Amino acid sequence: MVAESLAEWWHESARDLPWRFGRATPWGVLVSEVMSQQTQMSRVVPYWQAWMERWPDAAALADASKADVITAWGRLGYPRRALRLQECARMVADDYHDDLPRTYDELVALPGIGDYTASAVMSFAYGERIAVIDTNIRRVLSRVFLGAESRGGAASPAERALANRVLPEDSAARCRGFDRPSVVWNQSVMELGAVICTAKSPLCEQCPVAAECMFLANGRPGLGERRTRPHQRFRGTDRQVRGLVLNALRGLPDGRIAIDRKDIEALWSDHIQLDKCIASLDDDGLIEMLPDGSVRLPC
DNA sequence: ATCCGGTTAC
DNA sequence: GTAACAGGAT
Repeated sequence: MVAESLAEWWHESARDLPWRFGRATPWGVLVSEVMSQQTQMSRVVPYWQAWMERWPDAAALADASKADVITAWGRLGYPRRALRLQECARMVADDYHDDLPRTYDELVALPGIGDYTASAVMSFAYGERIAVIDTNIRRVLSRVFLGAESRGGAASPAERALANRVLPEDSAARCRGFDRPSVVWNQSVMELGAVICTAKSPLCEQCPVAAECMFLANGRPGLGERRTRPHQRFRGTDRQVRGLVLNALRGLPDGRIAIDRKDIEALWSDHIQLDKCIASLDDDGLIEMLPDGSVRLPC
């Protein structure tokens, strides 16, 4: 019943994202999922389109320079994702003849691909029946079927069991991959969590499964009371400083490659923290430290 | 349990 | 100002 309501809602009002409805290759779907890790879809769309035009497949991305990859990642955030995506592309190109593997175990073994992304590719790119578990799906399933908010931290065994229990069967083999019930279920539950069943202020009056939702029936207990993740500040942290350094390097005009020590020091007054961040960026392979104290993007 | 960006929405 | 965001690696 919930599945039918959601499927109808999905076909009426799913956002027309460019990698949906069979318009992207499996590699393109994987790129969209990696870009979407902790980043809103609306911000991902233009980056994904430019990225796929420039590097249409894993082999193309594998041949790019690190500096180009980091620069093209732009302000999507968490730039280590960009390097891991290129490492992933190299493994796909070298070890799988540029053909993305089709099993969960092979996908989850790739750099930057965890449980969520591997499951999402299996479902959305290959049409396989598999429970996809992300923050949206955890919140929606917990609300609709348990009548309570999901807890922070990693997905619990109980949440995984619930996701597997309510995942529809794909009995109609005639359906095309992305029209299979399990795939529509995964996509529509996630979409509902993104646009209707949001964390802070869910739009229950617009919800297609409001009549069957235990959370709404219970009077939405503890709404917005418990975060899905531990709170992380940003201002003044290493993440902000790392971002300042990388942004300065990304913004260099053509022809200029490095930033000298004096200009680096102008980015952040606490030079102890600054040096710590430069060292960590170097460790991550996001920058290179030169003997004269200047820094540059890696080749 | 922590670290890792940057933007958006409230 | 702050929580939240299609997570992953350590």
